[in-house]
Amino acid sequence: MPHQAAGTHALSIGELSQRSGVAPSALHFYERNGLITSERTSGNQRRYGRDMLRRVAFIRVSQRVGIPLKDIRTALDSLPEGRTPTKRDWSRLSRLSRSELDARIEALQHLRQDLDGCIGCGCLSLKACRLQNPSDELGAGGSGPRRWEPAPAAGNPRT
Amino acid sequence: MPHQAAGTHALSIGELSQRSGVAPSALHFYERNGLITSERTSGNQRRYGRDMLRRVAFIRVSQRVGIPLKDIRTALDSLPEGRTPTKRDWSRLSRLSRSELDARIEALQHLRQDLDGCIGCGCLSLKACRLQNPSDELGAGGSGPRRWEPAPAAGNPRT
DNA sequence: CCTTGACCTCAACCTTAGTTGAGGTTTTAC
DNA sequence: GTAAAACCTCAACTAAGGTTGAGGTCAAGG
Repeated sequence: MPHQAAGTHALSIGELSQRSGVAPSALHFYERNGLITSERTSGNQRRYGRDMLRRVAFIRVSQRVGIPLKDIRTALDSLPEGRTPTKRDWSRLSRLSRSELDARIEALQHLRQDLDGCIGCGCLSLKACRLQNPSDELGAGGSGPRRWEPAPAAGNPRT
Repeated sequence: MPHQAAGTHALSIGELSQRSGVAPSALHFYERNGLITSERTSGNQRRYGRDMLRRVAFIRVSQRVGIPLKDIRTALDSLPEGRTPTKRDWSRLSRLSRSELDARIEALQHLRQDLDGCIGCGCLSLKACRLQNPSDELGAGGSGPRRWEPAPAAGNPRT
């Protein structure tokens, strides 16, 4: 590692990996999927601008909230291309992310209320239990089954 | 469908599917994985006891909270085998599920606080931002990357 | 009886979010 | 100047949570 003024040079993938805590293979993956970008050295090695640290941080945080990568990508695509994003850019993005978070918390709280009801009535039965046919959405929620809640469009259910 | 006293006969897979809102293929899957069980008719068709409705309901609710199926299975394994579970059995299970839920809500609230801090300071940077090195756990949480937080054991990281 | 819809099994496929390994090149350090 | 560590690409694999389809059987109504 070239010892420099520390804080100015572009990052190799190993450095970005160490500082972000994300495995190099995952960074490759993010790059393949357009979540991060890099320049290349004359020898074809990746060099990341320091703003990528923030980008990866944002990805991490968003994932923690349960947002799928393609949605995170969409969000990141709203950052300016060409110039390094400013504080304002990031702040806007974070605010968006925060409302996702708010929505998820609210959804979970609803869910808990419903569960309380179920325990209260001792049921957890299908009829009369809102948990079974929830009106609220858990948003982009988690890794559950693909089509539990949406009950397709109209017409013939479950062909 | 044989019209009976409605509420007494065992359920075919189609009936269970309709009443629970879970696709037959998913019910097969749950059965293969020991989450639900069935008897068979002389002609090898599945017949589900009515308590399976409740079981499937429990699975659905738990998944909505983000618990992976194998953990749900473990929870269900604590139900009595042989006899139909009583209200008390279910109530206990629901209470367990509720504390999972509480934990997740709390974790998300922490996360939101941190994000507020980040917006406040305009950073979302790596150093000094707890979101990057969170001390709280999201539990069984979501579909994120496999090994972000745990930073394996000791010794050589990322071999 | 016989047709039609519901059901059976088994194998293959899908998506998300990566990891692992082979085979080869670049950088860095001594 | 050379050896080791880091990096490159590409393909194949993993895991969860299912879906889809082929090929065949069961059951209920007319």
